[in-house]
Amino acid sequence: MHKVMLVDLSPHSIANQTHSLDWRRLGYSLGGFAKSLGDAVSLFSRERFSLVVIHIRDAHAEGIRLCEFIRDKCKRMPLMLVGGRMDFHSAREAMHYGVNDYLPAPFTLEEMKDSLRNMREMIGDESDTAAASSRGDILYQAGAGDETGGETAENAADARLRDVHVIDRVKAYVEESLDQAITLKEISTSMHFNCSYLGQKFKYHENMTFNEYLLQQRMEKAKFLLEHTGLRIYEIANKVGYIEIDWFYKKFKSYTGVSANAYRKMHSITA
DNA sequence: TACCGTGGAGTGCAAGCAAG
DNA sequence: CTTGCTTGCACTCCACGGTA
Repeated sequence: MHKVMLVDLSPHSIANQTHSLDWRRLGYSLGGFAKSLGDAVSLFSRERFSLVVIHIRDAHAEGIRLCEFIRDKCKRMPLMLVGGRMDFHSAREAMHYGVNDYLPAPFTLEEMKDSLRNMREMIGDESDTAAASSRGDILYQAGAGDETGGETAENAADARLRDVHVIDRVKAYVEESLDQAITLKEISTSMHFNCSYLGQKFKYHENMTFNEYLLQQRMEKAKFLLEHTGLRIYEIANKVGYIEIDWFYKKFKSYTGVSANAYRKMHSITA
């Protein structure tokens, strides 16, 4: 039985929906409930959970902050967001913090059950979770690494913070210029870094190369535009920085497995 | 809309340098 | 010895043109 932490950041409670759910039948037990960001942080720090479900109706920013906190404390904790109507920026932030599933409003009880079943499959059985925890895949950072000593640890933390700041600036640049041709060289020049060095830093902190990140951002925006707008495919290609529609088709298919047109037919909500 | 070949541009990686 | 950064080059990416 997987222990769930349920966080309801919305003033419009989802208590009715969650009480209608047969958690046990879905393989879960409700292990904790929090009504605010502070409560959630405190609860998460005290106890261990297999899944965190966050209801964010009118609280996108708090929801994202909670995701950030949880991801910082526990790299592989399964996260599920429900409710709200995320814009592209929020969706991207959610992706950044490794949110595993997002169920936008309005959603039915059946859809929530499906998502919970999918999450359970992703989590695996309890022994897997326990093994991951004991291997250190689930990393609680509070108090960890103290054995290296105060000053060294502080310097390392400072360096990491500095790096994170640099990486954030790179990401902000990408976000602002997604509709233009972006090169790491251009960014590194503007930030007074060697481009290879910046590429290394980026890969170290993000576990993906700059190009992979750029492609991911472009493709996710393209998917969003295909789903939510009636823009022509060449217009979407331009909006995500592709001058050549041909190349956009190629990259989109390799990223999603289907052509842009087929993707729109499968997912469009404007159709 | 999709696939292929080509060549220049851009990137990642390993090695190395300098400073502490 | 470690850390922060740079350099050089092999390799990948991507624009472009052609074709179906």
